[in-house]
Amino acid sequence: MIKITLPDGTIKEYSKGSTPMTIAKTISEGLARNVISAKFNDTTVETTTPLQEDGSLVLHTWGSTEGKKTFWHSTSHIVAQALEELYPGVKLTIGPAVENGFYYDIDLGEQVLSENDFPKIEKRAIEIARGKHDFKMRSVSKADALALYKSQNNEYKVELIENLEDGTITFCDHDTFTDLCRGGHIPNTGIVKAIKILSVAGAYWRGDENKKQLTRVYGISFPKQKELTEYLELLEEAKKRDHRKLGKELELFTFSQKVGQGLPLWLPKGAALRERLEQFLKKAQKKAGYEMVITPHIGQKELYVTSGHYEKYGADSFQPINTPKDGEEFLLKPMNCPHHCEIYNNKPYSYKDLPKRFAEFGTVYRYEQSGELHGLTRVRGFTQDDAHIFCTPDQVDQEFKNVIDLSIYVLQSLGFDDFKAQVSIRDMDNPDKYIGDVKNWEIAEQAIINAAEDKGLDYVIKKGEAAFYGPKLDFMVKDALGRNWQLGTIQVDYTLPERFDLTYKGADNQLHRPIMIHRAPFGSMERFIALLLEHTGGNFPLWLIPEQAIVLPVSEKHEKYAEKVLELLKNNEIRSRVDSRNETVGKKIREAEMNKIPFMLIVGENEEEANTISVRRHGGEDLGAISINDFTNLVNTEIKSTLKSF
RNA sequence: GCCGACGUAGCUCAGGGGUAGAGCGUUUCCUUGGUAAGGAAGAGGCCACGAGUUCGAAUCUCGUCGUUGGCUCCA
Repeated sequence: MIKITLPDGTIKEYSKGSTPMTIAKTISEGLARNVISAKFNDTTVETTTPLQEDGSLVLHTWGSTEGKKTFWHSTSHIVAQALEELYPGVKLTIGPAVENGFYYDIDLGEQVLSENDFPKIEKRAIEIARGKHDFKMRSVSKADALALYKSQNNEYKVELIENLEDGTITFCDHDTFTDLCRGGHIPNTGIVKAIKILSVAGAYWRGDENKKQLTRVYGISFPKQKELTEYLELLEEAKKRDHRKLGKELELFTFSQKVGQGLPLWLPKGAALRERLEQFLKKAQKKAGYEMVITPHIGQKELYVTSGHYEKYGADSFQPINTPKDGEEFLLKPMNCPHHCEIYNNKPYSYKDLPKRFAEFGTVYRYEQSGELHGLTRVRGFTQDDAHIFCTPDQVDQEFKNVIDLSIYVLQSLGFDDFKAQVSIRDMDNPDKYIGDVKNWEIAEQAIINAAEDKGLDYVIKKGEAAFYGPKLDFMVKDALGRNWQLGTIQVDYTLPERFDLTYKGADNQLHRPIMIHRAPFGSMERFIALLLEHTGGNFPLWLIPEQAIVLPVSEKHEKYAEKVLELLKNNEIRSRVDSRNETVGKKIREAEMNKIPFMLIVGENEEEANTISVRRHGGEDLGAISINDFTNLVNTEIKSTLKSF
């Protein structure tokens, strides 16, 4: 007998060789029907794996993340079988589950896969699923495994197997299909009722752009057809919140081929919104002791050679600007920090002067790869809400924590409650990627982790994601389609002060190196506004939205009164205009609704007589006829309640 | 940069070897309207750009540019 500990803490005895499935049956028939994967002593096992020893068992159904992952990974086997049948001679590689679905990477040889091929792949895959084939794991010796894939000329699987220990190699079979796989499958293919191929893309083998590009087939699957339909509807809804679509509809920004790829043009409404965001942060930063500075858009190439940016990114950047005078070279600035270092160098500092906090909305230019450009989230010219804090070693902790507070204040003021923090540290296996003293890296990494802990941030540590000059703490937010983007960032840097020979005089009358903290709570104005658009669906907070109210005269007869109302609104700094077009009120309301204007102020005979306005909120709520004074108070109260000061 | 898809009026899109269509928007006129589309008429396109095939190309082929889903990259 073996003792099995269940998640609720109960320990039950089962005969040796019981499987998760048979154990599930003893708990309840319903559970047995729904269990699709299992973890034994924290290792993923099949539901049919005989358990030989005491241990803890967790059973997963579709309702759990683990269950979904197993379900999707299993579907990748089914899709791989379909691909293998439909495209003879393809070489299989890997097929993991991802956050929403799964993918399978295959080498198609000369063959090309496009969207037109999806239906036939889906059709064959679902046929296979309906065959209710059991997923069966079996152990294979390293020699046999290698022999199989060598006979198929599958160099990918051979490479994978060569990195595995003999005795740990398993294959998974279902129907006529066999695949090298470490396991974790649903009991049989029949549980998969709906399969959708979502997209096809190139993906480098092992994520290395120097290796061969494979064809990656993305898909998703569900235990019920209805769930697939709902998922696809969700995707459609998400597309409506795409910032590129909303930015166009709300006339916030545009791009022009004549200006250039990835160079956003801010339209009046977008520029006004951005200006307001900047004012909001400037106010908070003033309280937090920052001083604004202004630096030019270009700098001598030498400046970036000194900072190390040129060596690291020079070849892939906008190339140097030459001047009529020989030998002079300037770079469009890709970073503000070197300029700020020189501002620091303008005069000597005592330890009593520190920290110095220099802030600037600095526009930088980076030659991002063309395939990377994406709306406003990845552009070639953008404005950072940048600042550099120069402080003594014993001020770093406090300064870092203060910046975390400011970043959280910014995110929460704009309704981002679901951000994640990411601590990016070095990849020790790749020391060439970084500059600076190892000891300082250790201090800086630890300081960031301590600060994240101290502030109770929900954070993950990512190895190899650090900047080349130092570790960082980033605030990550998801877009409408679930893609992660870095917004705010805080970085500790011991290197640039060294390179720019920054000093301050300590209490000991000796010169010391300050430590630099790079930080940007928004990150880039462009990306931040893009994410804000997707989060709010264009319904920005009242204090930020370009147009707060629109006055809608019922007919031309009431235009004069409408103008009078508008003037009063403007006197009260409420951003508004009159829709005096020769249209019906219904039409004007419809358009104001579509333009997401928070308040529609209808004025006609009744209002003119009583000196009021009839207020309709975006969405349809009728606030009735009130005085302009009451309306102004309403707007101001609402703004005060949503916009707390730092 | 790489792989796949796409590019038709200001916007959203249909069409497709014989010289261009709808809805919305815009303009003019009629209408003077009460909480999500009042009516009529008109203007508006070198069908991204460049080559090629063809009697003829917006349509087919190739290339370029741009957009897009991924990969790689992200100071």
